[in-house]
Amino acid sequence: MRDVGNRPTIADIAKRVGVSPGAVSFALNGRPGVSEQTRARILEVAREMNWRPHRAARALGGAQAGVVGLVLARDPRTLGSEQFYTQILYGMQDVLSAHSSAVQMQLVRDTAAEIDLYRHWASEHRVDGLVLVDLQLDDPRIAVVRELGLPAVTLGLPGEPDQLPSVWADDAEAMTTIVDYLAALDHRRIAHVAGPPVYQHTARRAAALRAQVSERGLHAGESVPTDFSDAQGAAATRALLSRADRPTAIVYDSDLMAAAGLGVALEMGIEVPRQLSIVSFDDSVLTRIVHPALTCLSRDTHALGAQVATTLLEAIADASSRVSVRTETPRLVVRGSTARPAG
Amino acid sequence: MRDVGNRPTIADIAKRVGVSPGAVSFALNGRPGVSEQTRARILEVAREMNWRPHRAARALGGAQAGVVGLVLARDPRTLGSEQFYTQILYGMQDVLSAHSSAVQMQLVRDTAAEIDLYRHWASEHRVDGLVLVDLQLDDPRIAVVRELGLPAVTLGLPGEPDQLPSVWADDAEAMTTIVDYLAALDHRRIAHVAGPPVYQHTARRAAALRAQVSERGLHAGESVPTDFSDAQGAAATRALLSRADRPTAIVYDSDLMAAAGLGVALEMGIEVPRQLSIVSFDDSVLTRIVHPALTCLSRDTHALGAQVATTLLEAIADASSRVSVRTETPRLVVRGSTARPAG
DNA sequence: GTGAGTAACTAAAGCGCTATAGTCAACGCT
DNA sequence: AGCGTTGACTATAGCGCTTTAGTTACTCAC
Repeated sequence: MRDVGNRPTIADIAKRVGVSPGAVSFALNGRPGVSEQTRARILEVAREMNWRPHRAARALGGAQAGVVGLVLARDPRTLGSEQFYTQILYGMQDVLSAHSSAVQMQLVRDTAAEIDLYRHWASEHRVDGLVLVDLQLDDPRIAVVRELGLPAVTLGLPGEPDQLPSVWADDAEAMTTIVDYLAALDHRRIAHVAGPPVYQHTARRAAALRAQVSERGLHAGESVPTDFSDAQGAAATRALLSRADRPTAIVYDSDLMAAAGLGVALEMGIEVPRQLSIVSFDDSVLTRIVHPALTCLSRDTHALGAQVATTLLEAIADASSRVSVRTETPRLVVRGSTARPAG
Repeated sequence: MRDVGNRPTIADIAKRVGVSPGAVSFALNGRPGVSEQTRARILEVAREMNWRPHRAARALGGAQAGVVGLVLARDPRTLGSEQFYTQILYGMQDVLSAHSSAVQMQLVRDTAAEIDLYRHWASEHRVDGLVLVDLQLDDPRIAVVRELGLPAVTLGLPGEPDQLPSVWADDAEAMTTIVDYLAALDHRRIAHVAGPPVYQHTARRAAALRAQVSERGLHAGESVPTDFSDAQGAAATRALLSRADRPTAIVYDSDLMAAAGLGVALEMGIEVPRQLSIVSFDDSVLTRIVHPALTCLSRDTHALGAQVATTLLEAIADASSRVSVRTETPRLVVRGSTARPAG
């Protein structure tokens, strides 16, 4: 086997330095119990021998696995723009690697599979903590995570406050930002192509839109649910644009659907932005690549990931932590897809 | 600590059944040394107590970590559509989870960081094997992986044959398929917006294009290198289309660049497909979402990932394995972006 | 100059599991 | 009857590390 390449153990270092393995352990972990002189000598030898801790051995002693889990529940056929999570991952890694930890990302088919995976991970001690994304109304994962005693943070605000530590941006305020802008351009009929209604953020955005519409006396504020796929995004757009009093502006819950919607407008001969304004809730290359480029909400996703990691590390260190970190509300980046409506 | 939630160990089962821990281990691992009757009893109790192996404990005994690594070296700013790797990941997982293994995916900035990570993983016994992607000419990772004694498979053919087990598709043939089709449509000036020239697949495609062009007596066959970003894809397209004898067809190494190229054509008032045909080497939502939808090479990425996982598992089981699995050549999916050139 | 206190260690147990070397009874064979 | 076998176990060591409970040698106070 390849394991014959016997890597150095703590005992090897001990022998070489002439102390006991315990002393080496103390030295390497910055614990008291060895003189500064011996510590220095041990560290030197360890570096020289290129020693690295054996994670499994540490984990066995009850220590941490050095891995946090991030599960994405997606229908494999509707793999949308994973850009967002790629960035989140990147941001998390940057923080975690400084704590010699890593992210274990896994894709599963649905929430049931996600929950199975959590149980599995917990029973095998594979992860030290979890990041829960795509929060749902009455999310079943929260109870499971609590039952398993796994530290976790949610990306997005859970339904009830104080359920779990969370990192979130204000969806309602974000929607308000968009409506503010569209209303200022004199749009009166604004529609919303939303994600699946089970998601907290979708529900919050739809509610915010309704509130804004009634507050400002606008004409429409309907949210059309979809499964986030480009196909349903297109279909919803087609339906909205086929109406007699069709909206002059559509807000999309994802960049992918916004791009698909743009395609539909093109196909129906409706000019963007002259006859229809389009706003996307997500930013990515996609919004920049289509023509006209899409006005969208943009946020520093990398920083968001880093924040999530930081919060998770705290939750791991202090199981009773229940902090709720509010991040900056995404800001509106205006591009070519929005304008004052014609006529 | 949360670990107080004492999960059952093999010793607990032993006590309950009234045998020694060793016997339980035999029973659970399907090893001889226990009667069928006792084995059945042990398995029953294990299920009842919801026992799961503690991975760290197993790994400590020299067993496998149950994780394979996949590192993507990317400049965080030019994170393209990672759809391809998302699908690969999915395909791998489906195979690996049947062997109670998982993929550890990590994003790093460059190849140097990637190599560091491999050394780190190896020294910590974190992974059982690696998947090497985006193969380069004279790839430095191959020597490192060999030195570390880590089983690995390459996704894409390495420079020298028999360096490592690999799973690959024939890039030259794929390019030939495209040129065949374009030539049949009477395109004479075909250009190629390529990736960075260090990549094996880019080099192979460029070479195949040159070969085809000279063989068929076409007029151009230039490959313009880029960094895979939409910006450079757009710039390359702009340069090509600004020439007096501009190409009538452009082949792009990625869907992202193809979409960006389409945008440039639009911006320059060059009609697609009447005045310019566009072909992408990659398929994804992106190619379907733009207008016109892009003609592209398509392959079953999920199956590809599964194949990679299978090959890797073999390589882990048999370190001397050097199989080279050729997968089907991507097939051409014709959409609206290609046509007979005008005039 | 004796006892308490402390710094700097060592010894040893233990984390959960696997693996190897016994042990012991039942069996078959000459 | 005595021998070697076999099957079904048990006992034990060990994987690499952490951690607790010692054990020294020293220092300091009175």
